[in-house]
Amino acid sequence: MIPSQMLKGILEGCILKIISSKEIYGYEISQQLQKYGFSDISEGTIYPLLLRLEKNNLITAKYRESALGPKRKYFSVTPGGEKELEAFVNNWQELNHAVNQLFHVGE
Amino acid sequence: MIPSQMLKGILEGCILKIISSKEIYGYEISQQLQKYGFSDISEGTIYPLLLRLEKNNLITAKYRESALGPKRKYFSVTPGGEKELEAFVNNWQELNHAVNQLFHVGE
DNA sequence: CATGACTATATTGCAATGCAAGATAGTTGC
DNA sequence: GCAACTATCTTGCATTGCAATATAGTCATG
Repeated sequence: MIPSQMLKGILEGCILKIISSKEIYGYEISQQLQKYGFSDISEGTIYPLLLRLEKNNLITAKYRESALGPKRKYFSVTPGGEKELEAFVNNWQELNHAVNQLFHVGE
Repeated sequence: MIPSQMLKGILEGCILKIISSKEIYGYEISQQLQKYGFSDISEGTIYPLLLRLEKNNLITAKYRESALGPKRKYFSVTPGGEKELEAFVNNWQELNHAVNQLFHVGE
């Protein structure tokens, strides 16, 4: 299981990416993350993160009724969020390059 | 530049890797990190981290004289540190797989 | 209709860790 | 003496993932 410290700064970008692919709500995001191999991202992680993204104007939200449960809060990425997502991709690649450089020397 | 949040949980593994390659001291580690593409890892980051690794028995240290400056503190990885390093590699690969899976879908 | 399971969101407070800022100290050369 | 470089350490802060807990709607089972 991926340690929580290693997710810092990564989760945000991943969630932005998921939201950018389609309008989606928190509960479904957590299921998608699981699907991609992020095991057990709890609600205590995901909802505060979504609120923070919303507060920083990287995503916007609207409530919609659900057939089987309370209202869902659907998120979309704003233009600012798209820029943030681009920046994340660049930073992630930079990190990847540095770590792989370090670990693949002498093999 | 790689954001500091993204280094959390990564730097430790990278520094263990560098120490495992040879006996080395803090100041030189920071230079190596720079070489691998980790820009500007400051002393306020590296020395507390090394002290923590030492305290957790993942590395050991001995002081040696230097020709041009104060004593250097040389570090080596302990067996426990080797295990930690292995675990890091596994976790890093797991993270990599998850993120790449997410970002390469639909391309 | 009561209970449990599942869906769905939110809040509080904690723990871990990278980092800026500042202190200390040795060596070398101007 | 002073600046520049080498070398280590400490304090306190900011960020962020997470456990725990609360709330509430729907649905099936008995």
